[in-house]
Amino acid sequence: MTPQDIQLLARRLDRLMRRLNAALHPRAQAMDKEKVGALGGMVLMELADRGPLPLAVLSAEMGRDKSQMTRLVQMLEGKGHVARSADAKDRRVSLIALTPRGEAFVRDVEMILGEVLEEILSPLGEAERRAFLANLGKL
Amino acid sequence: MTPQDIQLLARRLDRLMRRLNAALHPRAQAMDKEKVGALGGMVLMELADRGPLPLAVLSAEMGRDKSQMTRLVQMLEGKGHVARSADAKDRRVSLIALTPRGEAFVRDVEMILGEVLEEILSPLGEAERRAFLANLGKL
DNA sequence: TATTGTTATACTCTATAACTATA
DNA sequence: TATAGTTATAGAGTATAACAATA
Repeated sequence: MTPQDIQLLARRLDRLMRRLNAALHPRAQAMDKEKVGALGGMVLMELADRGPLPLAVLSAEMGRDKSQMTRLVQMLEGKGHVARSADAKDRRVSLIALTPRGEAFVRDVEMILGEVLEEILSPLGEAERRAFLANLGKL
Repeated sequence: MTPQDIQLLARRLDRLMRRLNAALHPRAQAMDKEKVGALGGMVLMELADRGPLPLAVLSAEMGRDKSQMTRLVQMLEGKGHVARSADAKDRRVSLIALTPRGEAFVRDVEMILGEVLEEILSPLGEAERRAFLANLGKL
């Protein structure tokens, strides 16, 4: 890895993330209506994937502080995408689950994110995409 | 691309960027001393690579608003990494150039960023790294 | 009129620390 | 004592709009 490679890698990663953000913002009418943000969308997808989870698990999985997760969940709850229920075994934890409205919304999110990723990944062939995703998984 | 693939890709990209940030912050004593931030480091590398540039070019290349670039350059100027000179041909533009101090610092930045990327990329073999960088370049 | 760069302002994302209620 | 979650607050990073100087 030469200094040029290093700079290239940093720049390309930065650009990719900014392209993703830029593509999601204006395009995602359905997401913008709801204004859940990128992290909000990821939390909803995580819940769709794994079922009800405690807040501490969510914050660990997403790599964000639990205080941030508290506010995020409150926001999602306020918009009706998520509901909480007490955990019978440990009364400190409240389980966070998708509502039917949240389930419908998360399908929109996945569809829109899918279109945007499809567009961004379009320069790569099928094999290259798989290799890219696999390499990303190892990192 | 199934919904699972989409979610995976989003999550993995998010994690990679957060790992990069997390690895840079505490580790980079030399960078932390100067507190130029990630974007500041990238601007210095860009200047090291391409020589003096107008602010408008910098803001376009880095994909950030020019008002943000104004403040960033003022900060770098205050720390002595960068100096401005008037453009003889167009008196509206002021060219931004590395100072000798900035040149020395940018080598530190590249070294530290190199170590961090080396560590993060360590799960990939040489061929995989090249493929990853190449695929990133196509996006 | 259009463009370079500046200032002022506000909004989002994030981390830290102090707190509560349970365990 | 330790853990789950909350609140308050502060700091980055970013975008928008209004502006001055030059083209």
